[in-house]
Amino acid sequence: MHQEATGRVTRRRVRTRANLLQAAFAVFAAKGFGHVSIEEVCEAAGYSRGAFYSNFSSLDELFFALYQERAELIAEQVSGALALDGPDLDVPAAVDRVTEVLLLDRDWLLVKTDFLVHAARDPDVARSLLEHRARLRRAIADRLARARGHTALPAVLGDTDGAAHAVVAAYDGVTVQLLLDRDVEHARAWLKQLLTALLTDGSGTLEDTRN
Amino acid sequence: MHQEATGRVTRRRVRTRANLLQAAFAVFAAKGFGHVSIEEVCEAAGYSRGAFYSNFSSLDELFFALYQERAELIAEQVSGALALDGPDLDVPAAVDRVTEVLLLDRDWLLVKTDFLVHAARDPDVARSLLEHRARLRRAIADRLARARGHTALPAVLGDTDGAAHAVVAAYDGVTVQLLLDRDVEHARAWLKQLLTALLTDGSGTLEDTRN
DNA sequence: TGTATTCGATACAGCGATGTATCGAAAGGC
DNA sequence: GCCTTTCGATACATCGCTGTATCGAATACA
Repeated sequence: MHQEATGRVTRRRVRTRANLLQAAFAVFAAKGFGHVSIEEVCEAAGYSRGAFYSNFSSLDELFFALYQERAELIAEQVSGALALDGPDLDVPAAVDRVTEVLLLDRDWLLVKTDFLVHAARDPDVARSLLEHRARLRRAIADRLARARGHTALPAVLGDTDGAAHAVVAAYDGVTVQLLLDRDVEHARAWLKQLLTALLTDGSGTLEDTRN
Repeated sequence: MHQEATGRVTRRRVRTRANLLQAAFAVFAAKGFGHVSIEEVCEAAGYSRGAFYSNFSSLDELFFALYQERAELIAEQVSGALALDGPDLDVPAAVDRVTEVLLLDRDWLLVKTDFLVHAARDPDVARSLLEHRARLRRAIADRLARARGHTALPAVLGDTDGAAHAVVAAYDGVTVQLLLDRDVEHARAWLKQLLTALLTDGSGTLEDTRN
């Protein structure tokens, strides 16, 4: 029975938990949440079901914890990539770096999309996911605000917040394409192009990167 | 055992099949493919499992058939909306109509996303889905080509084909947001704004439609 | 209307996953 | 190093779902 009130936590407990989460990530990526049993996760991690129930009370709970953990990681990487250049610099360079981070790992996109599907049917989970997306947008909006004056944003999207919304939408859109055609390099190029189209004022032509 | 060689097909057979598909749509939308058993579908449709196995050989097969059917329907509606005005007319009006059709039914978006997740792990299914998307893009590209000269496209996206890609990406992006916040009207407005930003040359300001 | 055929309901065998209860073995405090 | 506490392996009971085989009823066709 998954302990609730935090009486003393052992080292091996945190190790076990981490191992279960890591194994779960691999299994979820491979088969998709919804086609994965508790037993499969345990087997992949090299534990028995006893270990699982000692750390989680359901697959859903594990999935949620897993998503939180990884999403936090990505968010930090993105923030890092955004903050990388000085107090203010050109948008295109930031776009390049962020694009690199966001489309790094197909497995993460798979799990992330599974989580989206999950959240779409559970308002509580959805709320949590929306908050995470809001944090990401804020980081982007702040970054865009810093760059204002250096590169002018097209007025059609409204303020920097609108532009951040558009960036996330573009990311989601390209993710879908990548999940289907599995061409990471192409997806990156296409995302860059899309972001450039959205964030710059229609000047400067780009090479064609489509199929 | 699901009959393969087409020996005489009865009327009630097609009725049964249609009922199963319709019930499956509702059940999939509510619980998500992956959390649905064959029995649940049968119960929802008012049939026994015998009927199911007489018409399909697996849940996957039913899901595929279901997606094909509905996707075809949507594709026709979109084509219709695109073709509606004369030989050539303004893009914004077409954007309005298409937006209306694409974000009509949350249930469909749910099932569609489930299918995406499914396709992302099965290359054969993915191929089929990519083809469907390609057909849709072609319809959009054709429409944009017809409007050329009336409304100039921004050069950043390349030709009309590139613009069509962008339209689909925007659609996918907005879909994600809609799945989470369940605000259809807002999603429609936001999609319109996004498409306008992508397809027009940065002139004309729009009202703010974000949260 | 009679008859051959198709369709779908029912019954059955069996598997795999779930959750719990129990107990031996690590881990940490002293 | 001892003793208490926590952790995780094992065993068990159970349930739901799957797929098949069989048979009566509905349907097509003459």
